[in-house]
Amino acid sequence: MLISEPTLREKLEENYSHLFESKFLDEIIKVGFRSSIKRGGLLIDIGEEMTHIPLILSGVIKIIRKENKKELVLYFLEHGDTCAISFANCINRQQSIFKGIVEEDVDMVLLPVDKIDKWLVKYESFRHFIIDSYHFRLLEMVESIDDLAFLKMKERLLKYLKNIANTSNDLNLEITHQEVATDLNTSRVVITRLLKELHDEGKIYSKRNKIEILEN
DNA sequence: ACATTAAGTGATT
DNA sequence: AATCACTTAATGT
Repeated sequence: MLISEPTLREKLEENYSHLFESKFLDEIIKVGFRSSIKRGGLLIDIGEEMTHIPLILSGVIKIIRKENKKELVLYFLEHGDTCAISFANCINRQQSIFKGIVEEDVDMVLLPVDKIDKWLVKYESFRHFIIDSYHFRLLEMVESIDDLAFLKMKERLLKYLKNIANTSNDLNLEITHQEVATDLNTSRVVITRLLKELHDEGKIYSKRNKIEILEN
């Protein structure tokens, strides 16, 4: 996709103009690569090195922690977000500690590492953006830990489902019990039973490959 | 019609 | 809440 495509500036302005001055947007457009990944695609895997920092224009990315075959979903990234962890990874040439899977077709601009250092000094807005991103991700991470420690699986499940519904702006989720189980690092049987309970309580409606959120 | 994949369930730990 | 073992239902070829 060409960087000069007219929609790029519009999309950038739509998501980042309240953060970045137009002079900075010009630079982003000049050196950034427009890129897109389809649902199911891999943005980054654990152990890989990142060479670019993504600014997400649309779509959703699922951030996962993985430890010997077991997985746990930590949070989702959407338009206006960036992968905060990638900054440190880029600057220090460190390997990613997360896996990023595309949950909904992603459209993004990739910023090359070598520009990042200069921009951090040159643009206060960018500096603040990075620090804010880090802060927000830290809060999300703490929330994940809290959920893990203090919530029962049924509560975690409902929260997880609502979270997806929110980020994707759709109360109808196309997802299997197995996928949910994998994301929450539990077994399919457990999810099936809890979904049935939530269904009977009128909080959701579920059938094969489909879960609808009925309450907010 | 048959095979495959998704979901439901009782019993046990 | 996890695991096993099995059944039933939905879907693809």
